[in-house]
Amino acid sequence: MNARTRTEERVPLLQAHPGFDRDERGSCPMRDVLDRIGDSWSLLVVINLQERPVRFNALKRSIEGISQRMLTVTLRSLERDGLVRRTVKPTTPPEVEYALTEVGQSIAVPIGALGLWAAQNRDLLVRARARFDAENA
Amino acid sequence: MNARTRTEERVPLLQAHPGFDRDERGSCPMRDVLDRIGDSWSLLVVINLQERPVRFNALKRSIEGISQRMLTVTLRSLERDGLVRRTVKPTTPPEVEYALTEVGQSIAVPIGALGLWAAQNRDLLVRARARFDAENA
DNA sequence: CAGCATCCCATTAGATACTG
DNA sequence: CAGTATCTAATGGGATGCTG
Repeated sequence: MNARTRTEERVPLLQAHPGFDRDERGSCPMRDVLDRIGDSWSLLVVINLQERPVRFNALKRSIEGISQRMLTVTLRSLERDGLVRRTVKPTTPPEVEYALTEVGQSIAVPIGALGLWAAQNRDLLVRARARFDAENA
Repeated sequence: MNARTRTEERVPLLQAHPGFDRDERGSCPMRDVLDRIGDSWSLLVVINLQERPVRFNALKRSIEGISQRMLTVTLRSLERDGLVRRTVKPTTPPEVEYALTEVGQSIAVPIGALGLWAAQNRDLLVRARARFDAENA
């Protein structure tokens, strides 16, 4: 989301890995996709939508620490990329529901795998970090 | 990497998902790990180290667009978390090799899955984005 | 409820110059 | 080669106030 600026004039790429090579159009898919979902909140939003559609404020509550602004921005970005669908029921007060699209569901799989890894290995990282900081005192 | 500030005083969490819940220590593993490897460059660095150890400048060349500074910072952060090991051969000129640790290799798996998804679905995102922009003209 | 608009400061990261 | 140090432009993102 942030790297748009860079990306436009930098021709980013990543080489020598099957699937990560510079492609026909001359840019790296990984870099390209990372620019979209590689920010602080996108992954968490996707995970929170994985099981069922969620309304705006419910989503905001389940992702503690996210501001209204960032949730709006993130959702808009995901919608733009076709990962999330926004549905408005014209009631009063309005009821807006966000759901993963088909594509959104499919990216939720690898993201979920990463999340699982996070849950299982966090302690390792915490300890490694503590040791590193101790050694470099 | 950036969200350290937030994390310290925000008690971030994510609820109602197996593996992503607030844990015993009261914070969300996903958020926690994302703060470490969720930046623009970490994932790309990990992928580039997946197959073999790589030296500093070689790494810099394979990740087009990364600045020397950001490569240094990213590598230091990964090393701190125990995902990357730095080996210096005291020759002249110095020869510094970066390699994934055991833990680094293990995170490379889900990251690779995400990368593969990126490679396979980028076109979809590009088209979705174009359509969205067209509709909101 | 579900946003949008604005202000504004902290952080990020590129550019540049220097070193063992 | 493999960095470090410094400066600065740009960005991200919180806070706040307003709306249909």
